Amino acid sequence: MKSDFNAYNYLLQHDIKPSVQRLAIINYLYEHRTHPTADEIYAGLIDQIPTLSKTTVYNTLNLFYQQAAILSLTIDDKNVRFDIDTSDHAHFKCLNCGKVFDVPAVLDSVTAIALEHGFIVAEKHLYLKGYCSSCNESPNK
Amino acid sequence: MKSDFNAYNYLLQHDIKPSVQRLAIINYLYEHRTHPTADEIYAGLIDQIPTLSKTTVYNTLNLFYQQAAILSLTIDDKNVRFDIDTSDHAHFKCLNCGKVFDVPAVLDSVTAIALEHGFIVAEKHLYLKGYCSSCNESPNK
DNA sequence: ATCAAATTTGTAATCATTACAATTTTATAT
DNA sequence: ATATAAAATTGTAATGATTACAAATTTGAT
Repeated sequence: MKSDFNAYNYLLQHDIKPSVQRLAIINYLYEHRTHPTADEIYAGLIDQIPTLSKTTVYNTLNLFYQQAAILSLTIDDKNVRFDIDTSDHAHFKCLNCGKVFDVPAVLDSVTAIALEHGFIVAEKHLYLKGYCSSCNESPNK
Repeated sequence: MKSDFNAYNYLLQHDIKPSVQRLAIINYLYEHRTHPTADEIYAGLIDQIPTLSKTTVYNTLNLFYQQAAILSLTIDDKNVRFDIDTSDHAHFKCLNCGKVFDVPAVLDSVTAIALEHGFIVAEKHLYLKGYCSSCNESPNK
């Protein structure tokens, strides 16, 4: 079963010129919905593209973000994480295992409030932190 | 007109032993609702406490955060920002001037959704990004 | 095939934050 | 008060994510 995701067209739709590196990175994000860091993406692709530079990963992710092809998450105070899903949803980070999960959420009301205050909203980030069901059942500390 | 904020009691209420440095830092946060960074707090207090160390500022802010006396904001991907207001509210960061504003918000419904997914929620952060009314009226670029 | 522009790469720099050991201050027991 | 232990503060060095930058490579257009 092959992926129905057309990385090439996805990049073109966001005015990004495709390249081997860019296609690999966007595909990685499509296949790994774990909200990976730049370093994790680099580690996941270095075998496939042995010449890959970490700078390219950072440059490319910044480009994707500027073109609104991906989200940039600051739920972690150490690293920025990335998400190919740009639809309206929230994120939950487990303080025990560190995993970041998706949580369905509608944030229209908050945008409306911001508008009432004269703010023009370009991005909305809802970050929840606590303990996921696995860690809650068998706490590791 | 003097402040009605009792920094001493505020620290005691959060099981924090008061000290000159801790009182100065919590007072700074009470008086500066700009969501300052550790570095900004240090710069704001070094004249008043010439022996102050930046490490102490970081240690103290981490202590305050652990004791739930302040919020730790990751709306900025460069620095962590701090907020003495621990009540339920959102934050808006202007992508032009960089200022971080408070926005009233109620996030109970999202907490409920997270609970349905088996998550135990300890913290909620709603970050909006865009352009504030000042920057919107006279764009700087 | 040639030249210019865009992309990628590797290395070094930046900068926020933390680690750690030494010093100073505070609290407690005698 | 004084000695002593514990806690807090300090300064310096280390860490680690990200960016700056210049060189090398690739791509695209003539």
